Parts: sequence; structure tokens; C-alpha cells
Amino acid sequence: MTYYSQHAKVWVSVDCIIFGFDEGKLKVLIGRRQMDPGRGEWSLYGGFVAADESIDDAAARTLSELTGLRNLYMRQVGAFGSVDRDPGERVISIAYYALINVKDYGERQRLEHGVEWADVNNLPSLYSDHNEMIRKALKLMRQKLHVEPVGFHLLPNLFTLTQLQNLYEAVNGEELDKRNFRKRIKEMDFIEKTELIDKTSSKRGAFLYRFNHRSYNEDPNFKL
Amino acid sequence: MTYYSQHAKVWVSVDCIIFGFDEGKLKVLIGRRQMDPGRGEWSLYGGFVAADESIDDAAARTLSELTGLRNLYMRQVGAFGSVDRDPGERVISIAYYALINVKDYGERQRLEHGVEWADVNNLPSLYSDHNEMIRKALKLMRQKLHVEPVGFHLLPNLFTLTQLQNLYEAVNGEELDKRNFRKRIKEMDFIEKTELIDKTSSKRGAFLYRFNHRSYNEDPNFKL
DNA sequence: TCAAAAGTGTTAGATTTACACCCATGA
DNA sequence: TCATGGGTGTAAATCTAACACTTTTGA
Repeated sequence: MTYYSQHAKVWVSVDCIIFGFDEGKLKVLIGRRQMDPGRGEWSLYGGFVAADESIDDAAARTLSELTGLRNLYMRQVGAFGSVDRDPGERVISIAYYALINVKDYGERQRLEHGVEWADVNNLPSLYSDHNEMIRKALKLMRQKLHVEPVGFHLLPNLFTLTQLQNLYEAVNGEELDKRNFRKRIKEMDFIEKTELIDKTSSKRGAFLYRFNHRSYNEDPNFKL
Repeated sequence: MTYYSQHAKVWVSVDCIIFGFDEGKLKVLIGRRQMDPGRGEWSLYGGFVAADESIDDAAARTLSELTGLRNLYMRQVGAFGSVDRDPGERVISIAYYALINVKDYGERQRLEHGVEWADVNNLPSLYSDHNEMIRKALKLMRQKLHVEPVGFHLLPNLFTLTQLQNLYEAVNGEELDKRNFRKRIKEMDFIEKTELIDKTSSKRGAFLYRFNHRSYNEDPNFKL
């Protein structure tokens, strides 16, 4: 009997909190659970960690299973391990959140997995501790957003300043002053104005901006 | 075959990063690993999660095994799950950090478990991914310290303002202005001045202060 | 021509930072 | 008496927050 074998093994899963920004609201992907226990309940999308993959790899695999996308921005939320959090068996789950541009997520894949975008401020009651996972993910994501330029993962490559501001307002749940917001943006050289104009949301049109990763790495000063 | 049983089970452990503040430095408890693989290497203190205990309970149990103390301030750092992080078997580990007042930790227990206080700024190379765990714990703890009154867990119940300032300087790794620091403290009514005087570190003596939990809960405004 | 979103500067107030000397005491 | 750590206030600089009008254009 080895040192290890006197201890119990458990199942370990990953659960994905996928944030998207649409219609001026922060959303999260949820679906109806396909298996027992809890079949039919609203739930996050998850999967088990295999014997030969890291937990980060398991999360990335699960994310790409659901979205068809790779190399998503993804961060660990933490481990959830109440004894009876899963009504079937003892399963410890590690939550991850990911940020995607909703436009990159096709309707086809969405329907295939039967998931929906739900407003984070108006969520139904979810399976097990999934509401708690989302709460914690949101808290972490919010903090990160002020300190690192990660919000861009929720937007198209080209975006207007109004879109960017709306994103920050949706995540913080409070309005921002337009002039003060734009003043700050102007100080960050890695948020580049292009000559392109977006006319989808106004007659006049708004300049499109782009986040320049390279130039951010040269002078990573971000604060919003 | 149930839905669960087609997946692999793994061992799950907890590792404890125990911070203490002594001799003006932030320290962490490390010991020589007692078992194979890695016997003799510097390591955090850890333990396995049992089938019938939550991960938080496992961490609390492990902490109390090592220190003899209960109800320590403790927070999860996150899950560490590279496939080969443990050279023996697949083990996913969940790191927790705890804050203790070094005076509460007797020499007896310390010697019994053969652990030592190591300066966080001068750590040896540790077993597996334990250095990374400490790095992440320190980052989280640092953030927390600015926003919640948790530093008091690293001090005796009664402390001088110089001690408190030294603690913040040690954690941040930078000096603070004495007058500005004390000005801020004065604004926080839950940091109460007592009539007691500590003469251990100066001839004149310094007033002892106390953190009042109750009054903090009434008006929880903390920022340092 | 008008409704709707884009764009643009200034100022008062609040916060932060820098800074130097006297005090009390034990050795 | 002197060396050591304890204790205190002010002013300049910076940052933050509040605020309103003009522009463009398609319908």
C-alpha cells in the first residue's frame, strides 16, 4: 500500500462560465442539463478532467467543445468542493470563466448544444452551486477589467468608444461620464483610432477603434 | 455503468500557505517533506481531501493539524492541476493561505512538525509547484490587505501603529510615510486606541491599538 | 427639419503626497 | 545628556467628478 493509496480518489470536473456582451448587457451561457442527476435544470456547461490532462487543458477542451473556439481568454475562478454539491456522487469542480465575442459564437453551435445567453443580472436558479460560481467569476472578472485590458475579448476587433463604454457600464452596473471615459481612453496609446466608421448605431457614424496588443506590451498602463 | 463511472478519479489534496509576521518580515511556514516522492525537499504542509469532507474542511483540518489552532483566517488560492505536478501520482491540489499571529504558534508544535518560518522574499526552491502556490497566495493576500482589514490576523490583539505600519511595509515591499499612514488610521473608528502602552520597542513607549470587529461591521470602510 | 448618437474642455473639489520637528524615556 | 523610537500638521500637486453644447446625417 503506497502513501497515496490509503486516501480516497474523487471525480474532478470543470465548469465554464462563458461571458458575452450583447444588447448592452453582460450575458452568460447556460443550458438545460442533459444528464441525471439534475436533468433539465439550468446549468453551466462542464466536463470531467481526464487522467492525462491538466485542469487548464480540461477547461480549454470543454470550452472548445461548446463553442468551437480555441485560445479563448480564460481564467480559473476556484475549486468548489462541498461534499454534497453534486447530488449524485462526490465531485469536486473547478470553475473557469472565459470571455468571448458573441459574434464569434454561431447560432448553429448554440442550438446544437441547446445553450442560451442569459443576462447575468437576471439569472434563473441553476443546478448545484453554479449560481455561486457565476457570482465569484463575475467578481473576479470585474476586478480584472479595471486593471487589465481584458474587456476587448468581449468585443469585436473593431469597436466604437460607445460600445466600450457600454461594456464597462454593463459590467459595473453603473453609468459612466462620457467625456471622462473618453479622456482616459485617449491617454492609452494602445487603444488605436482607425479611419473606419461604423454606421450601424447612428446616422452620423462613429470611429472604430482597435486594441493593439503589441503596443500594450511595450507600455502596459491600463486603468479604467 | 453510470454517467460518472466512465471518467477517471484522481487524488485531491490541499496545501497550506501559512503567513506570519515576525522581525519586521513576512514569513511562511515550510518544512522538509517526510514522504516519498520528494522526501527531504522543502515543501508546504498539506494533506489529502477525504471522501466525506469538503475541501474547505480539509484545509481547516490540515491547518489545525499543523498549528493546533482553529478558526484561522483562511482563503482559497486556487486549484493546481498539471498532470505531472506530483512526481508520484496524479494529484490535483487546492492551495489555501492562512494568516496567523506567530506568537500563537508555539515552538513545541513548530519543532514537532519540523517546520520553519521562511522569509517570503528569500525562499528556497520548494517541492513541485509550491513556489508558484506561494506566489499566487501572496498576490491575493496583498490585494486583500488593501481592501479588507485582514492584516490584524497577523498581529497580536493589541498592537502599536508602528507594528501595523511595518506589517504593511513588509507585505507591499515599500516604505510608507508615517504621518500619512497614521492619518488614515485615525479615520477608521474601528481601530481603537487603548490606554495601554507598549514599552518593548522604545523607551518612551507606544500606545496599543485594537481592532474592533463589531464596530467594523457597523461601518465597514477600509482602505490602506 | 428634426431626432439621435458622436464628439469635445474646463473647473471646483477631493485626495494624495511630500516634508521636519518636538517629545518622553532609559541607559 | 543623548540616542531612540513615538507622535504630530500643513501646503502643493495630482486626480476625480461634474457639467452642456455642437456636429453630422438619414429619415
